[in-house]
Order: sequence, then C-alpha cells, then structure tokens
Amino acid sequence: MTKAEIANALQEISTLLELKDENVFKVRAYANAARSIEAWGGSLSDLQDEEALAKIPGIGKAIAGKVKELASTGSLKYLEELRGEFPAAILELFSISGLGAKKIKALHEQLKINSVDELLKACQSGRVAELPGFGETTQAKICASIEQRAKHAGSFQFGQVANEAEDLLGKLRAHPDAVDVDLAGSYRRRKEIVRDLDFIVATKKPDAITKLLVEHPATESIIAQGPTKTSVRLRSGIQCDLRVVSAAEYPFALNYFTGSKEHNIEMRNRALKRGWTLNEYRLAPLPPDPNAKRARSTMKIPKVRDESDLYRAMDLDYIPPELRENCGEFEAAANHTLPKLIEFKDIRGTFHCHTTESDGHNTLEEMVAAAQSLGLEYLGIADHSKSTVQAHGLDETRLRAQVTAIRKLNKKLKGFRVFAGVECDILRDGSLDFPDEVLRDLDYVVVSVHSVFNLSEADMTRRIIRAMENPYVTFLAHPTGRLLLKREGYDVDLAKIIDAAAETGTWIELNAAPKRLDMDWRWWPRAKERGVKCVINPDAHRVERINDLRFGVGAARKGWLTKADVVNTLPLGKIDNELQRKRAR
DNA sequence: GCCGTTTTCGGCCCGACTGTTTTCAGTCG
Repeated sequence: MTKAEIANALQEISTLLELKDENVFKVRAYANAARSIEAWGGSLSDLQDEEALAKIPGIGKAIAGKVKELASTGSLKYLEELRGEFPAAILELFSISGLGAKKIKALHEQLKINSVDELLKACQSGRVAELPGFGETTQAKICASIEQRAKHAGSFQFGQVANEAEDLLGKLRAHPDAVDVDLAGSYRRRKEIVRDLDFIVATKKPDAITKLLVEHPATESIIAQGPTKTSVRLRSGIQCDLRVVSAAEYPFALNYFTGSKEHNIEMRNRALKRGWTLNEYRLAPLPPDPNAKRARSTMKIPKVRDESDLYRAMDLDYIPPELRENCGEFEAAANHTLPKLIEFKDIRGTFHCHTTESDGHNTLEEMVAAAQSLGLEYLGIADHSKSTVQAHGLDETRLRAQVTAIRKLNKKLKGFRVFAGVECDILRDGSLDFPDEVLRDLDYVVVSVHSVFNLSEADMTRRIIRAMENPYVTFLAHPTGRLLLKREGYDVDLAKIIDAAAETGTWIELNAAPKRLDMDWRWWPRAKERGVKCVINPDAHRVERINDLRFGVGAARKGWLTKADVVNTLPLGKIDNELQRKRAR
C-alpha cells in the first residue's frame, strides 16, 4: 500500500460519508486528512507509527488508527463497510462536473441511477429533468459533461499545458486595459499535475478582458460567464478560469487563487489572530462579535500593495508560490529561515541526455549545439546500455566508440565540455549491465531501472541500493520510474534510498521531463537534510527537450532546494572535482 | 473528525455563478 493509495482511501471515505449525508465537517476532516497525507514527506513505514502520525496536521486519533490499519494490513474494515452501502460504480458520478453528493444521492434514490451509463440513458429519456431540483438545462449540462469526460481526463502534466498557458498569459499582459496579470493556482505553485489555469487580471475594464478570453481562438466553449469570473474550456481540454479585479484587490486575489487551500487557511487564521478577516479582495477588521465577553483587540491594518506587503502584515517573509503547500513554510517565514530557492539561470550544465546512438532523435553534435545555444557550459551524454534492447542500448564496443567520438569532439570545443557517461541498467539482482572495467573509463555513470518493475518493495529497494554501492556510479536516475497520469512508480522505499545515497555519496536525479519529475518534490527536503546532492536532468531524447530543465527547476524549488543543493549549478571549472568525489572516497 | 497564544466545547474559509427557484441550494474553487 502506497502513500497515494492511503490518501485515496481517506478521500473515498469522505466521498461516501458525503453520500450518506454525514456531518459536513466530518466529511471535510477525511478530505483534509487525505490531502495532508499526500503532501507529507515521510515514508510509508512512518505511517504505521502512531507518534509520527500524530505530527501530521489534520490527523487525529480516529484517522490515525485508520491510517495505521491501512498501512499495516492494506485494507480497512470501516471503508469496506461503507463501500457495502453503495454500488461501486456510483463513485464515478463524482467525476462529472456539475454533480455533487446531493444531486448524486437524489439520482440514486429516486431514479436508481448507479453509474455513468445509467445516468446517460436517464438523461436521454428525459427522466432526469423531471426530478425536483433538476430541469431541462441541468439535464443537458449533464449530457455535455459526460461527453466532455469521455474526451478529456481532466488532469494534465505541467509540461503539457505550459506553452498554451504562457501564450495566453502573454496575450492578457499585452492587453492595453490590463494593469496587472498573473497565472495563479497550481500552475504558479509548479505542481506536477494541473487541472485548470487560473488567470488573475487587475483592470478598470473587466468586460474587455473577459472578451479577450471568450473570443480567443484557443477557447472551445464557455462554461460560465459573469461580471468578475469567467470559466472556459480550451481546445487542449483544460479548464481556464479568469478573475477580473481592481488594482487594489489584485494582491489579495493573486494570493488567494494561488493557494494552496491549506496555505490559505493558515493565512486566514493568522489574520483572525490579528483581529482581521482576509478574503480574496481585502484585509478588513472583523465585525464586532455580539457574544464576545470583551472587545477583540484589533491591530491597525497596514497598506497592502503587493503580496510581499501581505506577508509582512502577517509578520512573515515573502513565501515563494512553490512553497505554499503548508509544509513548514509558515514557520520558516516567521523565523526568517526560508531558503533562497534555485533559479533557472543557476543551471550551468546537465548530465542525462540521449543521442541517435540509442533511442534519441538527434546526433551527439546536434545535442551539443543545442546545449550551447541554451547557454550551458557542459553536457553529459548517457545513452542506454545493452539490456535496454527496445531503446537500442549500447554494448561495450559501441560505448567505447562513443567515448572516443566525445573525446575527439571536446578537442574542437572552446569553453564547453561534453562528458562521456552511460545510463546503465540496474539488473534484477542489483548488478550492473557493464563490468567495473568499462564503467571506470567513463567520466560518470548513471544507473536506473528499466525492467522487472514488479519486485516487492524490499527487493526493489535492495536492488537499487546495491547498484548505488558501486564506486563508479555517480547518480541514480528517475528513482521510482513513475510516468505521471500513466503509470505508478514501482514499489521502492525512498527513505532508504535517500539514506543509501547519503552513505555512498551518490547523487539523486531530479528528472525534469514533465512526464516524470522524479524524484518527487515531496522527498527533496528529506534528501537535503541528509546532505544528498540533487542533479537536475532533462533526460532529453531530442534537442528541444533539453529545455525541459525549466520544469525540473520548478520541481526543485518546490522541494526547497537552493543553488548549493544542486550539483549542476557548478561551473565547468568545479564540476570535475564533484564528479571525482565518490570515486576518490 | 480535528483543533486550541483567550477555548477541551464549539467552531470549522467563503464568495461567485447557475439553475430552479420566487429567496436559495448546490457546486466549485
């Protein structure tokens, strides 16, 4: 049972309780706990430990017991009983926008609808419109929603929407009536998965801005349109929300809609403690409470021109959007110990790229030219090794030929260096695809798992640690093998992998490809604490994808990493030493 | 069900939009 599966189980409890019309705060408590587990950086074994569990915000006695049961036995009696009260397929109705617990309950009880298929049939025969609280419009919307659901999953990798998002952002910024424009929400927080795009615009002419969005060629349909809020569906399938506010409201709206929800709740609490109420428009004095025994003490409300002012008003340093997950940023901001996060311009080179020798689409020379044009000082080539047959992996002879070609190319380059490496397969038992005599002659060695994903967590962890113990292995690539929205990572105990990395002096990769972003940002604070170095690599298989490095930097920032934590921020003159460090131990 | 720098009881973020309603419930973020 993984952390994500435990979070899903808690979310399912919340949903089922909502269907049962349970107390809304109890419903919310389970949903909060689910998000809390998801965002939490500890390991699965900690979830069996009551003391560690109690430290997670939103987990109290009752839920801690259930999490422990899930983590140790893989199932939960309470959840099984809840499931028994409803048909299994009813949960899929929640994925239809416009339907919540109340409406689903009505459909279930009055029309015996238990699945999306049954719902579609009921809509087509007109029975849904006859229910009290429903009507022709609602029925038509449900039909459209079901079609929409079939077309788009509703979740997107950050990199899938980045270009469209930045393009729309540029268009809004260029509008003559737009005073301030930003893209808030999970996109601004650089979450690996985004479900919508939230644009905030300060303007005196809201209608003109709204018009730009609804008439933009990328807009496929309008979901809702009002004087301050408009929602549309873009052609790519992603939902896009626009909020138009005044210049004075802008910093509050930007902060509120950037979230996260958990971060906002803490911000509001901080405001309350100062006798203020915070919403998406302003900071205002709390209205007098007629039941209060004595008058509240109210501090004077400072002027807020931007987000920095807002954080200052709460006695906090400015919190970068990537850290706003309520994972310790408030404590750090209050104590002035927030890290100075890494920036894209800090990256000086990178170490995990492919060429046409294995499964890349560009030659060595083309990849080098692309890296140079990005302003990098060095590029590491790490093509696949022979066991990755499907990727045309290199055997010893071809690898040695590639090394020779790289050495030759280096003689022609000025102020730029190509490092010769390999992405060496970790075989089933943890041995490597090449013997030490071959690895020794390379500038560096990347190891990763590309086969036999179905080992037990203990076996997979042992397998990877054994590979990391090899003195010639420089770093571990994409530690879980996950493909976002497509494939779960294999079972591996990352806490143990991080400890092994610290012990052996092995770096861990932050694979910047938007489908991977692996190791996940939630684990980096732990790695950093143990002194494990991060290396950000695009795993580029064609020249354009070297630029994926920017997604990796976003994830690194989310993981609280600074320039000093990431080895490929070192200039060419210093990176050699770092590459030799483990071999010299 | 969770939580506490006034509280172990009594709160729990709150505003926009829509559709079905004649004043508001449901959904969403």
